[in-house]
Amino acid sequence: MKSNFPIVLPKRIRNIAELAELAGVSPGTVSRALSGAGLISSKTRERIQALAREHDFTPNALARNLRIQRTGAIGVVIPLGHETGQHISDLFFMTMLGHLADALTERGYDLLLSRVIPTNGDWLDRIVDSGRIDGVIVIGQSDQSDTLDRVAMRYRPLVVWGGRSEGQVHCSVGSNNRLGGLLATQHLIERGSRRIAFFGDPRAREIDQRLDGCRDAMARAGLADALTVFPAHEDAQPDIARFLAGSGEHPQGIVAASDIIAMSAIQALVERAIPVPEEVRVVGYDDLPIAQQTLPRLTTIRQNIADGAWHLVDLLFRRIGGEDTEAVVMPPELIVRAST
Amino acid sequence: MKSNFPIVLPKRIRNIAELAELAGVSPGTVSRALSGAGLISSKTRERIQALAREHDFTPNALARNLRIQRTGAIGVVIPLGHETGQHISDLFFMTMLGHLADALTERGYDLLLSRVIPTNGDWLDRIVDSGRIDGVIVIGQSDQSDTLDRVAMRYRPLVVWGGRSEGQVHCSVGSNNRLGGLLATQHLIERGSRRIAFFGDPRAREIDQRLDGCRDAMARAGLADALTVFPAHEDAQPDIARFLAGSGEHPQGIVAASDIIAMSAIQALVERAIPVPEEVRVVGYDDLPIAQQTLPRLTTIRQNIADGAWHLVDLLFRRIGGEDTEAVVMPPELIVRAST
DNA sequence: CCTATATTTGCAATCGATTGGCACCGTGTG
DNA sequence: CACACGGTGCCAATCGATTGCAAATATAGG
Repeated sequence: MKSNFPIVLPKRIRNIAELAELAGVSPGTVSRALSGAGLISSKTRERIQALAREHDFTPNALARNLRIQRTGAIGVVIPLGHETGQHISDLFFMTMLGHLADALTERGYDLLLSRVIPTNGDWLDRIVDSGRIDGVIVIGQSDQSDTLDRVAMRYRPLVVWGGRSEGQVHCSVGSNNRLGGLLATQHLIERGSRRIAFFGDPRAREIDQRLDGCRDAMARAGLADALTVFPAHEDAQPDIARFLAGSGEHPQGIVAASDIIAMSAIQALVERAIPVPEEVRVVGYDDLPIAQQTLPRLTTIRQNIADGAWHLVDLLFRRIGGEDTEAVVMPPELIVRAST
Repeated sequence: MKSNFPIVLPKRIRNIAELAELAGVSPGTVSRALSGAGLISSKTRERIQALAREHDFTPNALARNLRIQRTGAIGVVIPLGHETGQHISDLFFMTMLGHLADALTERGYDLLLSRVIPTNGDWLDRIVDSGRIDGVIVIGQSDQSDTLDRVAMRYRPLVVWGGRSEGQVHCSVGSNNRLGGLLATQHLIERGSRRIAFFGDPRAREIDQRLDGCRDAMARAGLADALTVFPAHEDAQPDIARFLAGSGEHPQGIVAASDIIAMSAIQALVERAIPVPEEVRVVGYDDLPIAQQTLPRLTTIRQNIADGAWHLVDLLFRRIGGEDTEAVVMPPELIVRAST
């Protein structure tokens, strides 16, 4: 047992006023001492800073933000779109989220995450008007381009990961999905595939653009009639298997709208004893880290996620600063591995 | 060109006082009308709510929180631990994050995400003392158990995903890692493997516990000497390949500390023309969604991530409510698929 | 019609930090 | 000794919403 005379703990300092009393100065002085800037002698500043450290006191961020009219937080929103039930699929979004977290942390901002299922049209308004954030990054347009455009007209610090289309109001960052679809398809054609299937749900704008590129490539090669579209989802692996079992003559090449869909397709094929890439060539999209861990390693269209995140954050802060910004369209890149 | 007499837009309402003026009542009344509860006639309440809707006015959350002394946000922290450079790997954490986002949203709380590289010991203190959050969930103990324990002693609303060990101060939720390691290893032994390798970095406590279980199983089967440990990381696929190339006689079974590591191992084996599961059996850990998309489909130890997230949130709110809570240890489950 | 009670609403203090303007201090100069 | 001046530090208003208490109004009862 220790002494009965308890050690007098430094009483926990709850606010700037208490620290001021302790230091024998006024709250205003403490504020100036802690926030660094200006009008105060370095002697008092250091004394007060030492005191603050000793009592490990941090000024209340809420109060500061209220006064300052700046929250120091950025909202990151993942709209779940049409696929209400399952939300396992968004591996790409999650990877993006990681990079965004890093980029924002680096700038001293917090990241407020929301996943929303856009049922009524005001999901984004609610977030934007919550007063908790200084700006918003939306990952993925899903089928919500109209909402995004509407809010973008009145709320400037908003940027969106996704495709750009003509007449678009909101500022987007994304890769050239048409070109990506084109590259993937051309690659398959070069390798000798003629009957080609596109696996992906074109209700999402980005996917639709990839499909456009795919169609374009087929048309250029005079194969317009040899394209099938199957609206595969990321977690609908059984559907994919069923589709491949159903179609009498299986396709010779598959353009998947994501690496995950590509994995499902390869699996369904190999389990039916159809070898990849010998009989069917498969190309994915995204180049997630796992694309290198599959068997066979996945040929895919790389979207540079780290660069994308950097651009999103950069544009957002430019907009917060009042600048007007143009959409960024990044070039996708064909990464050839073993699945084609 | 439209009329030169501009439509008089409803002037944007910035705060409760302006709305009060518009409605001809006092700010206090507006506050009561909007916050729902109590002392106000339903007539005025509805009138004011309609007015608020019309001007789409949302009361400032910051001010509310300052007054209320409650932020309505929960911090979720992912400590990146020893692996400073790469932070792509944490697919498990990301999946957990998704479930947490859902669970917190459901309770009307926001999620403030931080990824931190714990260099000095005060990373968690800074988050806890920021005054921006009502509680903290840490995903993964990494090698930071001491810090977690220290902070847990003074800050109650803190829960951690990870393993429990004796003498632990912080409240944790996790699966029984020892048992998981044991199940995986016993399964391999039953299938006939004798030389077994454990792939995973035991510096993280949870991994170490899995290794313990693995050792236990080997000892029970009288195979204590037949175990090799290789500190594989999730993104160190080349290392894994090199290890498998290096060891003269390859192992007959591999216990991987995560599904991703298992995928890398399978890939390295198959590319060296060693068939899985015929020559080497591989069992993963986590049962991430992609464990079903691999070739062969992955036998693995399932951690029920959704349940885990639910427990984390549940315990956190019980602690916020002042309750004292015990750690939760969930039973892992062996899922047998095609890789063994 | 007047009092007693119940219901609504207004007033003003409060949460905690920031900041412009003013008072005060010590020093150097005429 | 008086005055000006640059540098410190204090005072009080402010950000926007909440809430206990008191005042005002409506309703009921005698």
